[in-house]
Amino acid sequence: MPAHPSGSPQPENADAQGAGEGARGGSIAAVAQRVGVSVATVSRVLNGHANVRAATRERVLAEVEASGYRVNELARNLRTAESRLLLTMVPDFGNPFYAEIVRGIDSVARQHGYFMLLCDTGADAGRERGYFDLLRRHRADGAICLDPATVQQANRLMAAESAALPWVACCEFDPDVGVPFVGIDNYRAAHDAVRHLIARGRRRVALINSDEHYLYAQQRRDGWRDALAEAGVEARDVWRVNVNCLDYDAGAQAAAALMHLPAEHAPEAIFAVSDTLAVGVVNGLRSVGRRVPDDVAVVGFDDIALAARIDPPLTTIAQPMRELGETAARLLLRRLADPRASVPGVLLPHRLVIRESA
Amino acid sequence: MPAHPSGSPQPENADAQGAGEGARGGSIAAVAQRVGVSVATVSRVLNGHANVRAATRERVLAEVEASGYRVNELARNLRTAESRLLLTMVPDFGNPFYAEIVRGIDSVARQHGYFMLLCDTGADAGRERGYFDLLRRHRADGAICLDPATVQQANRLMAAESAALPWVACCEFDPDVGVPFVGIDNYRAAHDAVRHLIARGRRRVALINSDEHYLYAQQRRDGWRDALAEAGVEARDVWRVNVNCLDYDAGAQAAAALMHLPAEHAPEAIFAVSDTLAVGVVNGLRSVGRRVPDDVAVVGFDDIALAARIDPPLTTIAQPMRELGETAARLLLRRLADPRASVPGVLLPHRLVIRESA
DNA sequence: CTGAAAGCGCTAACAG
DNA sequence: CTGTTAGCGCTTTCAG
Repeated sequence: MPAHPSGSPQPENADAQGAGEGARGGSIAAVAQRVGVSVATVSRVLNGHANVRAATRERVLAEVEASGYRVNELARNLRTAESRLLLTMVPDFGNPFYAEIVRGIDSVARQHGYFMLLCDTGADAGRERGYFDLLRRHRADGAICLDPATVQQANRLMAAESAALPWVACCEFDPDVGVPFVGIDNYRAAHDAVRHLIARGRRRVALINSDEHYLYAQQRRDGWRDALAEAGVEARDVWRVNVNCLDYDAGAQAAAALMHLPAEHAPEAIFAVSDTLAVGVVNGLRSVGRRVPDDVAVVGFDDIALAARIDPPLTTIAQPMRELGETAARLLLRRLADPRASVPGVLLPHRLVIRESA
Repeated sequence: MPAHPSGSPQPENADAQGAGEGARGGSIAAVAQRVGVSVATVSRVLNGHANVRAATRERVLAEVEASGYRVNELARNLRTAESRLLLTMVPDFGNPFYAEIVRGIDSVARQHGYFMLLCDTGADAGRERGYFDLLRRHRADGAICLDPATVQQANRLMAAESAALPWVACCEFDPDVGVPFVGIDNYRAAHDAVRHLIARGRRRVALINSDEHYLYAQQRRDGWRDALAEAGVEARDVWRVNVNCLDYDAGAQAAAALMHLPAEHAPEAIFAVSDTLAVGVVNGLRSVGRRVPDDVAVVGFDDIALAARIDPPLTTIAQPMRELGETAARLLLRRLADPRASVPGVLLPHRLVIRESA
């Protein structure tokens, strides 16, 4: 890891572009000249290579310190052919679930000398291919994709090439396409949630799911369906509502809609595939006069910070968000370190957190 | 703006590093050779320069398309001496307030061909100087700082140099140091909040403020104090509590503490300087048996999405978060476009949003 | 309208 | 231990 000179506050004497000679400004050559050594030596000192005499090293360091010289990473990057940037694609970083994952990514990236390029794919959808082009154009060394839509696009549009690009899928993934991934066992998680509801005596369990175009949504639906079936309950279509957006309002609306079913079919419980949704569900239920959990039990998904703080505190499936991000970053880094190492897919454990809403 | 070839899915024939000749792989030279023109011509086509014969342009474009060539931005960046990256420093991007501002930044940055380097300063505090070094090392062309601690450090440590670096302050700022900024009038905003409480008949108004080391916190405190004074109420010290962290728990704790005051001094209202805090306050109040707003009125700050959705819906001071971010990015971009243009400080309007908590 | 050539600032062989 | 040198791949004068 390169030395990190802490510099003093003198302003650099650099002007606009350093268009002049090549000797004066802030270049490594200028430093070398002033110290009376070669650029190679300065470079070696800067990069912490061992083969420099202590005295020489000191002189270089002193000049660097005095002049406030900073390496130009643009040049270094071209030379070493790496940007030291990791691209993170997220559908919506206002969502606390993704925010926490992104934190995990950022933290391991930084530890390894990488910075994070953040792209909110929701900001301009349909640019899926464009994001991966950032890799091809060397703007980033690798990518982590948290956006299910983009993951699917990538798998579809680039079947052959996709697995060759240095990226990993996080949360949404297809084990069959050869792209490294990290996520949870969505089927089991949903199964666990519904089984808990059943254990609590609820049988008519509704599912508020996201777009079942996504694999994770399909898996959660299947978990829900099968858990119900194992209790001898048929998973009715009217109990299943799909939303395009996982926010509070969508949850409130969906809950209200569900409550319009004739009394004998009305759900006794609702399983929402995201906590933000579930919070909306709880509110929506309250606004149509239903009590939680007395009238309708609610289970969420993710275990964001807010989940424990709403009234009533939300029972939910916890995902290890931070670890999801950290693992994704580590997988990617491993792949960058050795492009032909086979990087595995990893499933992290989820956990049913029982609070008061169910 | 460079042309954006939409490419076809053929995998590139590139191998590891392109370590070979210089003619074959994915370089602009390779494309030039295959088409039978010079690299200059290819470059001109790629960058949309007008002075290329249509027929030549077509041939180049066809080859680019066929070969899946992508420009190497590492090289481009060195040559043009710009990274086309904007650094955003945020204390905590899990906080929905910052998340929304960051969205604003991202959106205008993208529109202008820049990407965003995101640094969560909370992740490793004390590195303030290091962040600005990213500018000196040409890792980013400019920076936007949303972190009050970092803004102050920068103003202090780099008094002379600071104003020379291409950065802008957002939300926390000191008009006197010559760094462009965007924010709101915190004094007036706090004043408005407290005046509203007074108009509602509350006189003992508590303030839950963040660290008054920050300018914005000082301004809000002054607004609170003066609004109280104008109503003939002395702003008592026991009504003022400072927290280090603006999250739910801090709010709940502070509220509980405030409710331990002897009945004749107990606040009839609480003004919390952030909605996340205010949500905690409402919960904390409820948990010690106080009703909102009947026993204690609550006003928050920011107007994050959650504010309207809690029970009771939160009265708050709305900040134009999105615009704050967009404006910050625009100011920065203007400064980059013309380094010696004098970029102004701008104050955006806030707004009192009256809901049910006060 | 097109080509040749000069670097951007740095790292990494390769020679001493 | 240190210096010389050759590019990384691109943009951009400067000449035709």
